[in-house]
Amino acid sequence: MTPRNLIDAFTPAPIRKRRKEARPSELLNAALDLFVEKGFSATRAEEVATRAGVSKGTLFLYFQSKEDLFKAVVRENIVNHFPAWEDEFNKFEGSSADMLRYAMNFLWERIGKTRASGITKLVMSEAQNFPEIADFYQSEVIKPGHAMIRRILERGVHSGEFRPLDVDQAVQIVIAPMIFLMMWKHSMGVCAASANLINAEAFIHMQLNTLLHGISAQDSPVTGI
Amino acid sequence: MTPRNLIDAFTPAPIRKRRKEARPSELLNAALDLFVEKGFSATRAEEVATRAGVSKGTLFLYFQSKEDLFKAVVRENIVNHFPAWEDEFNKFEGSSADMLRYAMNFLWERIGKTRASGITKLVMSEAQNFPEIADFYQSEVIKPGHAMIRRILERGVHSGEFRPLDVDQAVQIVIAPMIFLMMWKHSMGVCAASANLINAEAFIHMQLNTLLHGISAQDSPVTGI
Amino acid sequence: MTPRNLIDAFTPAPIRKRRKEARPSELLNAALDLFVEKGFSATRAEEVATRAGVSKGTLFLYFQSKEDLFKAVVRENIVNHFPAWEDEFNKFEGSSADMLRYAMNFLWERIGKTRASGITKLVMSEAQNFPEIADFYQSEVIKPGHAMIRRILERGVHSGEFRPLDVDQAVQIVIAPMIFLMMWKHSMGVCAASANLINAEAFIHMQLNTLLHGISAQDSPVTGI
Amino acid sequence: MTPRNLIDAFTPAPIRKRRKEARPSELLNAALDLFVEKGFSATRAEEVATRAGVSKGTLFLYFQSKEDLFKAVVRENIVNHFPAWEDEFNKFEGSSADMLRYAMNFLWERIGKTRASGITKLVMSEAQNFPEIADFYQSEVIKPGHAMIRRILERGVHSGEFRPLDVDQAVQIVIAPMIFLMMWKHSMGVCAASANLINAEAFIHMQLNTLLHGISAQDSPVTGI
DNA sequence: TATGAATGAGTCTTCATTCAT
DNA sequence: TATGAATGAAGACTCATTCAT
Repeated sequence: MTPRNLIDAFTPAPIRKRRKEARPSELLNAALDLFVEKGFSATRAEEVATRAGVSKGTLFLYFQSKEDLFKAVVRENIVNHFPAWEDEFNKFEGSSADMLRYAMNFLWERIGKTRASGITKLVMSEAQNFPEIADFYQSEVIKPGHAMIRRILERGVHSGEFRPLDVDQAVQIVIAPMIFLMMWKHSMGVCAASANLINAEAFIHMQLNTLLHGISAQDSPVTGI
Repeated sequence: MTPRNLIDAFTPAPIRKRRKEARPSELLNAALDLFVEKGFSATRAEEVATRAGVSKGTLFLYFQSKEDLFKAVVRENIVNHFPAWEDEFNKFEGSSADMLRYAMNFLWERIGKTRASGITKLVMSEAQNFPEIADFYQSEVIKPGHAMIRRILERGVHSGEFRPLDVDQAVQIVIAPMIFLMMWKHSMGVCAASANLINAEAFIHMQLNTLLHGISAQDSPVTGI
Repeated sequence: MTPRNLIDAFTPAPIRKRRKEARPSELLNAALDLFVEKGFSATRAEEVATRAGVSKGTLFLYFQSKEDLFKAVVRENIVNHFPAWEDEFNKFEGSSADMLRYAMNFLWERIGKTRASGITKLVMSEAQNFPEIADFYQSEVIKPGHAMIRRILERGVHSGEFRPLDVDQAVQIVIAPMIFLMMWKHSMGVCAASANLINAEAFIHMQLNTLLHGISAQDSPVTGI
Repeated sequence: MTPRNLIDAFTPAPIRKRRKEARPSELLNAALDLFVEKGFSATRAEEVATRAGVSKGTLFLYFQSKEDLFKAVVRENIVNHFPAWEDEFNKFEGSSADMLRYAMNFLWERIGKTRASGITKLVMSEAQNFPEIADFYQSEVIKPGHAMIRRILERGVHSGEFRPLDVDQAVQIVIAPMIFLMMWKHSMGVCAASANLINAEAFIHMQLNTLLHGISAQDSPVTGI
């Protein structure tokens, strides 16, 4: 994968080979869509293959089983994005309040709004049937996510911008609505009756204001509630 | 099924008959457990029957299909509780802040902590495959729930206890964490790694404090954050 | 199975029940035929079911898997017959030479000539893929069979009818042709070109004569070779 | 395939070509091992290719199908050896009894003990599914084998060394144990429980002694039984 | 009403075979 | 000639659902 990519720019691999390398991600792509849309059980292996433009058999050339595919979907989508996100994140400069705003908007723009949010829905829906995946999600997503938010809050407390607070609890207050929104988007959010019930951006905005108002050291008159 | 519930309150069936009519509720009971635990697809009809102490055939005597059973499970559990809750609720007297506290604690005690919270997990997990159920949930649970919270908030704004605010948005802020906690409890919360990550009561407490601090008319120094 | 059988004579079970009890043996029966005829892999599960007059699904109601069916076929056919054979056997009175003749004819009549011989072919053909079955066959058939023949030979040596001999070796000489004939019957014996090549009875007869001539204490002029 | 063999003896191909033509024999080699070990169905084409050090595709370059490969394996292994054996055989000088001993030891040394014995196991196991192969084996192996033994016996009868006997029957008595041993070696013989049950050499020795004792014109005191 | 034996459509998975490179 | 990615027919096995008792 590594040497190939460098060479590719100049000497495109023979089509067959290129396909071979593209297959897994094409399949993971199709699988993500379908798993998120219908759940693990209700998604047929052949459907995934067809959507990826290959035959049933090809799927099993790249993944040992449907469960294997499921796990790969989760891992792939999580592992791929996280490091890049964190890098981008650490560059931020400004007040801790702004940083928190930035973080939450960022999470929503990069995860919530994109297909990646489907992973959260998927994992939470199937956690009981795939404890291994749930644990993986816990350690690879939840934990780093918490750490990220935690750092911001501690930064604010340190600088005197935020009043002293139970940081772990506060982290939950920040993360929970994000997870909620992702779940909602891929479940109730799809149904006609609930379609426009929640405006994610506004929801995040208000949640943030409420929180910042609550934790700011000076009772700054945060409006917008 | 709905008419039965209303009638039951007044005319208890003779013991023999009640036994027979108890059968569906034993099945619904077993089904709720299993659907929540493993999801719709992964739950086998026979398992439900066995847990309810009847044979596979009997299940299909009372429910036309597994989907039918699923729908009944959701309807039954939702329809059963809500009216009683609302009644109990309207009796409350006191400040609107206390009322909100009471409401949220009540929701967690009566739904979140109990098996009923499984319904929320179930509905959100399967919403895509059962839009009909999602719509039903929306109109029978989400909407009345929102209305309930909305009334409290409006009461507070009216009385001058709360500052003027976008009530619809604020309702979301109150409801979302409840839904989040219910989902979590039945998904990630089951996994070893995430088991003790979230303390529901503390989480609700802090969320409430933050919110009340944000919306209270006087900048009362709500502590505990 | 045991109490039922006794009762059956007087109160035939309802047809459904009776079928239920008949199923396994009907399936084992069909499976024996097909496994012997085509081997394990080449036999399709549905074929077995169809021949037994039931549907595919029913087969798996009684046997967990095709392998399980295979094992049951072997066990059933071996375990069923052996004790009866041995009982019948121990009644024999007469010279040891006659007893050996009797034994070999008996084995051929009761096993070789019947479908039971197919088991031997089956086990030897599939032994590598089912070591467990091979071991089972070894301990349940080969070993008791050897013991049976051994007793006859020892009886003859004891009585002075046979000259002293390496009994273990002699047992092989008696058993091997039986096994060979059973194998042959179900393999080469089926092919046109080999159909009449071997006359089992004559073969056994000659083998016996040769052996008895060789081991008899007096050089009795055994003819017929 | 057959003409090649004849030609090969005289005109060794140039080294390059030989390499290429060796490919099929490497495949046949690998296939023999695997077919003998696991049977026809349980052997995967890819496995054969891999063991032969080529790709799956290459296998089908040389053999139209898996069945084709199977047939070639049998033909090749049978056709290859027999003529050489017969040549070597006709050179023998000595008594007919010694010749028979020589023949049987020879068969065991050259076939029984070697991988070639696997062919017998293979053919007998799969005879029903490949009648064509069974017929082929019958005419190319069994028949010539019989003829070979027959000639020895007739020689002995002619010379007065053996008493007059039903030669066809006697041939069976000679051949059957050989076939039995080959089967056994590749089936039950592989299982732990049966591993050391049969000592082939001793078995052949005793069988021979018994037979020779039975057919010798003078009641020569053949010992060793 | 209750049972549980029977069904067969539906799904995952394998593997011989093809074919573009 | 050699490769190995791709195919899809075939087969084991599951499970919701039916129905005779």
